[in-house]
Amino acid sequence: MEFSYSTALTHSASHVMKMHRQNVEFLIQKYDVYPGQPILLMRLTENDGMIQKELARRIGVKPATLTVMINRMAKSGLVERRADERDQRISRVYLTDKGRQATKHVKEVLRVIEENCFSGFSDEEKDVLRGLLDRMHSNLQAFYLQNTQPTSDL
Amino acid sequence: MEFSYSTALTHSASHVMKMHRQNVEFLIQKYDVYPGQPILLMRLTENDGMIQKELARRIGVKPATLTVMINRMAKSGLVERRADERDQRISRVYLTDKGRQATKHVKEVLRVIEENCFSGFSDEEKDVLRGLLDRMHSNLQAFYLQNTQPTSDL
DNA sequence: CCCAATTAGTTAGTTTGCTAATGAATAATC
DNA sequence: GATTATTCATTAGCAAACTAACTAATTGGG
Repeated sequence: MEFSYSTALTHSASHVMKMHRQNVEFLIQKYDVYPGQPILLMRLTENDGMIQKELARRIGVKPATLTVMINRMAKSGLVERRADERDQRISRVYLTDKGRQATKHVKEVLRVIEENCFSGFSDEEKDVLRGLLDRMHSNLQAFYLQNTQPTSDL
Repeated sequence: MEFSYSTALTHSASHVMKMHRQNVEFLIQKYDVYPGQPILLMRLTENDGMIQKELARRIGVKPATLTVMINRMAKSGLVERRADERDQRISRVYLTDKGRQATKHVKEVLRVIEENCFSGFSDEEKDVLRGLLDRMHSNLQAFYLQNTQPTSDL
């Protein structure tokens, strides 16, 4: 009963998500959108004008990473930065018209990929999958905290 | 019935895998192993002395990417390159003693994370998950081929 | 009120992924 | 057998993620 990474479920899952990423990448490139940007565009559509720190938190990325992403997207005209009136440390990020256009396309791409990914899946199967994923996430998060935050010993 | 990425299953799955990566990263750093290297180490353990092209294919990475990874791992002493005798274009990659040591630790880390990730899962649930993941992968691969390889129109 | 602490964002340097272009060695063809 | 084509690997340049160290602005305490 030796552990072999080749047969590990997380390995299969990585593989699936890599394939997913490749699909996204291939289908968005024609809209001048890069692989890391779709999620950011989606968040901005839901909530335009967020401050960078909050935006970074929501897309699950460090502020330093976001700075660089925003620089690139500002250069290519998808978003723009505007300083906050009352607090000059803060800069808020807004979609441009071009950004809103691109977002529509990207959203459609994501929808189509999702549809194809789960083609042949029943609603019950999707519910089961969601449940399993949630449990995996809880388990992994608990394990992470347990490792990083030393036990506040009894 | 609008599509929203926040509620998409693939979004949840990305999230789970990101958490998984964070766990791996945190637990291997003490062995001087970087995030991309575990899978490479595992493959080399199974099959030492592969040529770079084949190794790249197996870990799902482009040859150019592998070149850079091997450079770093050779520098840190985990692997070594040896030229093939009969074909001077080819270079084969071997684990060093240090590499074998590191691999043992990494394998244990991956095993423990896997164990924790699926703690509370029954064997049936794991089987179900594997089945769902396989179907997702087939679907995504088919969709990718369909998009990239233009239909050899009837 | 002024200096210290906190907070937001940026910059620099690293790893990992990619593509495209190049170099070197082998295989195939005329 | 010399030239062409193919194959393996590398290099260069870009995107995306990180950490650590920094700057600049605001807030708080003495």
